[in-house]
Amino acid sequence: MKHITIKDVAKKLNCSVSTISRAFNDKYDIRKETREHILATAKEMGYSPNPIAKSLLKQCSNQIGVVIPEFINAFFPEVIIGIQEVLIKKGYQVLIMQSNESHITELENVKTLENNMVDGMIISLSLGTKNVDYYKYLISRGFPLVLFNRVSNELETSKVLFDDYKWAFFATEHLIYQGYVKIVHFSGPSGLVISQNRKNGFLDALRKHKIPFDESSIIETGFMISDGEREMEKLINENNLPEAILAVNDPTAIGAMKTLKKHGYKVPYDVALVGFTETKLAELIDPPLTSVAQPTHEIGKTAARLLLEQIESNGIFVPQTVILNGRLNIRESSMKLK
Amino acid sequence: MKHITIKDVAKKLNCSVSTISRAFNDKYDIRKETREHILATAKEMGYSPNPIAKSLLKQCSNQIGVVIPEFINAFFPEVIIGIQEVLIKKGYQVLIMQSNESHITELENVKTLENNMVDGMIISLSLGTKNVDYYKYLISRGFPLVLFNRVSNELETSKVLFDDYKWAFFATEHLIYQGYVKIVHFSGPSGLVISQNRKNGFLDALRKHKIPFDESSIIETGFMISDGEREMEKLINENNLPEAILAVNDPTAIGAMKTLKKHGYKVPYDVALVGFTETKLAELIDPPLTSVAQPTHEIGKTAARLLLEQIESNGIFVPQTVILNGRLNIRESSMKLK
DNA sequence: TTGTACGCGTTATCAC
DNA sequence: GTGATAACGCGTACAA
Repeated sequence: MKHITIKDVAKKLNCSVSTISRAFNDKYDIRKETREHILATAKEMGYSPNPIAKSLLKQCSNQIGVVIPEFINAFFPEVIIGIQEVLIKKGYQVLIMQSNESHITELENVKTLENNMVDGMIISLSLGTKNVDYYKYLISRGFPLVLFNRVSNELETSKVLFDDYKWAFFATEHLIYQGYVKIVHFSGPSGLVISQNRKNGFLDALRKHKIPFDESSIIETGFMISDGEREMEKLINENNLPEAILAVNDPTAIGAMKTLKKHGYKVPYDVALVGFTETKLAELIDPPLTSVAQPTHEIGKTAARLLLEQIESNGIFVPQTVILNGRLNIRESSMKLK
Repeated sequence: MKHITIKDVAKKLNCSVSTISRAFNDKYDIRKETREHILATAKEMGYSPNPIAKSLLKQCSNQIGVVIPEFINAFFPEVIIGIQEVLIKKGYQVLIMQSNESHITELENVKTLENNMVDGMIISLSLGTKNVDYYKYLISRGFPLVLFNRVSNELETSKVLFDDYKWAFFATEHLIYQGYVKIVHFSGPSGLVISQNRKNGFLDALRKHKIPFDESSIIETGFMISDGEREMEKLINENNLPEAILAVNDPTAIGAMKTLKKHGYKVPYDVALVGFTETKLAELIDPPLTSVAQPTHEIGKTAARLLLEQIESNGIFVPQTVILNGRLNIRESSMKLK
């Protein structure tokens, strides 16, 4: 399992390593025939320059690291497709690591990537991440970093965001316009900015339309189907069904729907549902789920572009925050049907 | 953006780099106090040994590369969770790359990972991969390699498989036992072993039960929802509806279901459906989809274990093929209801 | 046009 | 117990 190195090629061709190097880098003067001969022999021998050594020398790697919390839900994979689309064209390789919603794993991933000398990172913070000191440190050293979706207000770096407040507001208004009054929000983990924004959008919509609410109108939950199931189960047991629910994302909405169905309740007749961060599931389930669609692909592409700008800027760089637009796809689950 | 190196620490502490190295590697004689002092200062300075340099020297990296064709469908992400579970415990980092079903991207990914000196790779071949010469080359050099799901019979390396033939056979028998006779198979791309195995399972079940079939019983399609939609649309236009369809995977089954619904047909009354490689979707859609469930998590864990065995074997290693078991989850979409 | 020699950050081997 | 140095594979300034 020995790597073929530049030396092997040099030895075989009876020339110096620098000549080989020059042939590959095509920058300095070198006789055309020599070059072609070298390239041919090298190819035949299965040689290609070792990027590890190159990274060590150049202190950069043409690699970009991506760290995401999970990829069970379709959101992150779709963002990554967008990221890759932009970066691969520019000659970068994309290394993906997942933190599994753990702060510790996330930090290890970041350090691994840093040690691999990636030229920059695109990150979405894990649920467990409260402490962002290491990111502050990276930013202070000028390390190119772009955050998306799960960001921290403490970090001054480029960000790609979705206007969670606005779309939660619209989604809630949609329920209000349908005539629902007793509306509950399944909110995400309170530590996350996206959860807070969606919650505030929800509350402000209620306020605007003078819909009464109290602390029981907000039920904090997670991001998974099981979280929606659990909370719905509780509501059913307490015999305290709302008329409508705005869920923090599709999986929790779907969990709620499953549980409602299991107990014989009909969506939207007994309880109307709206999801968020639409996935393919939304239009496939029965009834089809009203949901806020995020431009996942575009989020990825934008994040990649912001990162490239920073990498190419050589230090004189002002972080930008890009807020992307979405849409509310209205389907049967939230309609007022009798 | 300058990395703090061992030299910086040595300079600060007025000692040699070897002493610092020793303090970190804790292998050679070194005074306890010296060691602790060094470690403390290093931490304070934010120094940690550069794994790139270490990789260059040791010719290995404690990193494992994973290359998958896509992660839009939930199958691959779930496998990766299993892979990580095993490898992280053993101190390996997992680098994930996706080929986007392209042979060229896949090959680039593999070479990138190889150049990063990963200690081994776990790969599922892309749709586009017909030529496996590079893998043959890697294997011939003793590079640790494990394939799963999308494998090639030409490659002599460890593999983790699912008994596609058997479960396609069972799934088809299930349809036959329900009383369906005119059964069609939406098969996967014919270049893939899994497609062939599922197709053969399907055909042999028909043969066993003396169900007539001809070339129109097999319709070659892709792996995406859109593929199922397209083929179903054709069947409807040709006014040539089968009684039941065994789809090569859930997305194609779901695509077929969508199209049937759109045209006002009822599943399973007009056409019964069975999927394969069950995803969460299966039980969420309406009607719930009968599907063959694969042990995704276990596939990942097994692949990781086989890879570790090979890495730790130091060359004297016989490739193993592990075939994992699944189950047929019978739901409404395939029942004979009147 | 080509070769020599150094440095990137480590660790291992040898002296001391 | 500690320091000097070669080596890993490469790119490049400088010498030839």
